[in-house]
Amino acid sequence: MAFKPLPREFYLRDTIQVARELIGKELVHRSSAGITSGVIVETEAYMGITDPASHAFGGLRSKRTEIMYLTGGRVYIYLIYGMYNCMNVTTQKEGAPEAVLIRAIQPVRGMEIMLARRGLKNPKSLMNLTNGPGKLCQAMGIGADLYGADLCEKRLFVQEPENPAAGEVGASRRLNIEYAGSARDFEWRFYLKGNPFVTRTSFE
DNA sequence: GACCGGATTGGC
DNA sequence: CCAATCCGGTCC
Repeated sequence: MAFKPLPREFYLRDTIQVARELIGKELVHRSSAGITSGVIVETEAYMGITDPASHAFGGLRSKRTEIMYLTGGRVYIYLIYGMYNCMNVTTQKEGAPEAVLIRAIQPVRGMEIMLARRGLKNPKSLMNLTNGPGKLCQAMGIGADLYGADLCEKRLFVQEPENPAAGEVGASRRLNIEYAGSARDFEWRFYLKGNPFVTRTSFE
């Protein structure tokens, strides 16, 4: 099978546009344990310096956020609640620390590997495998070692899917950012309507 | 150097 | 509903 990462230019655009267009694309990780992949079904845009929900709000620069300040098309990974990794793709040109959080995928390749990594033996509901940012990182084997990885190389990347996903892309408020003032109401979350791997919400 | 809380998850 | 678990950010 051929691997063809999306070109750098895909990421060097408006972050909301990138977040919307990532829906339906295939996220691939080629690790020593084998290849795993899934179709992206839920994302959120984080708009950098002016976005109170962004880790780079106010222009904050730190060891954690520095990768977002580089030219887009890299991986930003952070640890949440001391337990789970979350994966973002960085966007925009150098100096604009914006990113898209991958919130859910639908498994495509390497189901056995993903089940093992998640510690699920006889999963009653397969959707529990990758229906959340922490869960999909665990299933895909995405950890701190991939912080800063270049999405234009062939280790961890996004490409066009072999089988296009059907369905309409919906938009809603982002999840769990109640602290973000008026930005909590901005509809910067995107998801594939009707897909069972999308986080269930009370509002859509 | 202390303290606070989180772009989550799973169990009670 | 709430604990887990630890790192980053803030303030002293």
